[in-house]
Formats: sequence, structure tokens, C-alpha cells
Amino acid sequence: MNKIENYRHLLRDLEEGLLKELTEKGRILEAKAGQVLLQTGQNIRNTMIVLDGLVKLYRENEEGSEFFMYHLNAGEGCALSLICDRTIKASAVTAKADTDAVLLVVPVEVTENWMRQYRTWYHFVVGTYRKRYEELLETIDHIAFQNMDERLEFYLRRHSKALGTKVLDLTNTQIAQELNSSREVVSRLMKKLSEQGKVRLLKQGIELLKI
Amino acid sequence: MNKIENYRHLLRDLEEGLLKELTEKGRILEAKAGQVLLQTGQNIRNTMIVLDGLVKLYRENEEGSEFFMYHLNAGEGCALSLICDRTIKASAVTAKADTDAVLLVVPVEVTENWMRQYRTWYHFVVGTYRKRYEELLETIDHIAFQNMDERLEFYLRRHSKALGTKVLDLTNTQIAQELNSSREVVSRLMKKLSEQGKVRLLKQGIELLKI
DNA sequence: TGTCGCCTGTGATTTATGTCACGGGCTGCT
DNA sequence: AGCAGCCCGTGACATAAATCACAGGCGACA
Repeated sequence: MNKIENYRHLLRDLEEGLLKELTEKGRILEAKAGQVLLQTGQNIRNTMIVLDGLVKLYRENEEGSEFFMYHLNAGEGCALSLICDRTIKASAVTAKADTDAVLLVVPVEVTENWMRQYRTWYHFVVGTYRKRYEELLETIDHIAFQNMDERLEFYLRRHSKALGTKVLDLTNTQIAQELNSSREVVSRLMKKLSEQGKVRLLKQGIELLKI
Repeated sequence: MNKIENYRHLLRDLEEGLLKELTEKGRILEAKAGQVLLQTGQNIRNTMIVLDGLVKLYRENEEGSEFFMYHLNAGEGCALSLICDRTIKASAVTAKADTDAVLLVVPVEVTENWMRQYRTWYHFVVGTYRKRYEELLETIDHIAFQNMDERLEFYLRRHSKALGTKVLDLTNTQIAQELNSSREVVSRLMKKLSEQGKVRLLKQGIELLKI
């Protein structure tokens, strides 16, 4: 089990030869929820593609706060790890498995060549970069232009969409960290959202209603 | 004048055939300082490379505030306009000539093919995307983790570096808009910086000292 | 049962920032 | 000269958010 073949539907856009190489040269990595996959400052030696589960990307500051950037869902690749040239650069972000996850890992020496060799790989990489760039833009919008209440709503919507569920198993503490805010603030805002009927606060987790 | 040949030193990394195509299929665009080159919502039909002058990229919100993202210097390309696939997407940013500028403009139908055809073009595009992605990350750091005073210093440093001068001809009003703050706040902080000896406030402009 | 470690809620206070309301300077135009 | 349209600085105030201090709930475990 956990062979690449099991995940073909995710890679259906890739041409045959590439799939073959992926199978030969790629390695499957199983990660437990919470496991750190890529750490700030660490060198990037491998291209990573998520095959199953959910990965979260963070930007870290000097004190170690982890600011949430975006999710990687099954079928998506880590933009930073897709393009590395010769000049293998240190990672500027932290990637962490949010659920148990399965990753496809390929050395950058290999994927570098695919870029010219396989048209579909090129499309995959370009599409990934574009998408992540736009996701960063959206993140910037929110921190630059919006107040915490709107940012909180956006955060909840994003998580609901990525996880495909209306019930989020998150603590206020955790949300506060990822928004670079404080628990008390999130607690108060969450109460407001609940009074507005936008969420229901469960003993364990948050149910999104009209949000 | 203003032939592509004059800017060869900027494009020195590109292979011969590509330079030839650039010369044949590219078009020179001269822009006046302040001219808008790419507007939010506008379709991207051309790849743009800055040959001379300085271009500023902004993210706009609904009310029309323009949040400064980063500069494009001579020799640099607009990341968004480099990758467009078939699915020509609307621009999510505004680009504006900060000084008088000269741009090299090539239809995306043409550059799309270069990606596979010319190795040096591929490197150029990938390098551009990487750099812009990292520049966005840096921007996020600052708005997510820092106070206005540090953000202001960063803004000034960035501008000094991009313009290659220690004297910036900017008004407080303009700075406030680009940081999405207010004139009064910038005014007070600028006074503080001047008291700390980090800048000198000229009648016309700001001189950076130990910053 | 007690206590530890997690979580939550909430008032009081402080701080950073945005907003309002001034006054005043400089330039260019008529 | 007089006015319009920029720009700047500054005090007073309003607001969002962070911080402090506390109390209490709940599950794990000895």
C-alpha cells in the first residue's frame, strides 16, 4: 500500500513518462499530524507533493511565532521546493502536517530536469507558483486592510474549505498564534461571531454556520 | 535610440536566439513617471520587462488604497505577466512607473513558447518568480510582526536601495498611503527618526543617515 | 479525591494607531 | 495682493488590540 499508483487520480494530468519517473525516483513519506516537514532555515533538497492529508505553511519570526500562510491539499506541491536551481537556498517557511499525511518526495536534482523534459511538469510547477503567489497576495490583503474580526472570519472559512468540514477542531489559543494575535482577543471575537449566529461554539471545536 | 540593443547588458544572460526573437517580437514602451502600466482587474496580454527606470507594484483594496508591495528595477520582469498559460487571468496588482521608464513588451502568446524553447528564458522566469515570492514573504513579515516605526524604516531602506540614493523625494502623505497608514502617524514617526539621527528632514525630501 | 495541565471567559488597563480639527508654510496663478 | 492647492506639525480624542490578572471548567492520572 501507499504506492504512488494509489494516488494516480491526483496526478492524472501528468504524462506517462513523467509518471514512470515519479514512481522510480520518488519516495513516499508518511508523516504524523503535527510533524514538521520543512523548517525555516533548512536547506531544500527535495521537491514535495502532498498525496494525502493536509499540510500547513507558516512564516516564522525571530521569536518563533508562526504566522499562517496557506494550506497544501492533496495533489498540491510546495512552491518553494519546486524551484531550486543549482543555488539551493534555505527555506523561508515552515511546513507542518496538519493531519496525518502522505508526501511524495523527489530530489531537486531530478525535478530540475523534468522542467524542460516534461511539458506537464512545467505546467504543474507554473500553476503552483501562480496559485501560491496569489494566495500570498490574498493574505497580504487581509493583514494590510482588515481588522481582526474580518481576518478571523477569513481564517475560519479558509480552514473549513481546506478541511472540507463545517466543524473545526481548533482552540482559540492556536488560532490566536496563527493570526499573530492573542487568545483573549480571539475569545471575544468568537463570542461576537456566535452572537451574530455565524458560528456555534461546541464543547470541542467550532461549527461554522452562515460564514 | 531606445532600441533593444542599447539594453543588451541587462539581458546578457539570455542566449543568442532568444535575444534575436526578443528584438523581433518585442516592442519598446516608454512610460512617463506616474503612468499606470497594469491595473487591477485588467487582463494580462503582455509580458513586461523593465529596461530602464523604476516600476512600483501595488496591491489595491476595494476603496482604492494602494499598498506598496515591491519595486521592479531595470532588468527585472513582472512576475504576474511572465506566466499566463492559456487561461489569461486578470491582474491582481497595479504597476506604476515611479520614474520615467522604458519597458520591453512581448505578447504572452510568444513568451509561452520560449519557456520550453530557451533554457535561459526558463531560468529568467523561474528566478523572477522566486524572487517575487520571497519579496512578498518579507512584506508579510513586516505587516504581520512589526510596528509602524519599524515598517517605516524598512520602507525607507527599500526605497533607498531601489533608487540607489540616500535622498528620497517622498511626501509623508504618499508614504502613509503606501503603508496603509495615515499622514499624521508618518509625520510623528518621521520626527522620532530624525531625533534619533536616523534621517534628516530636508525642505524637499528625506535624507537617510544611519538607516 | 487532589492536583496538574490544558482550555475558556471577562473585567481593567495600556499601548499603538487612526481620526479630527486646527494653524501655518510654500508655490503658482490671476 | 489674494487665493487655491499642495504640503507639514500637533494637540485632543476615539478605537482596536495587546496585556494583565483572575476565576473557573474539564480530563488525566496518581
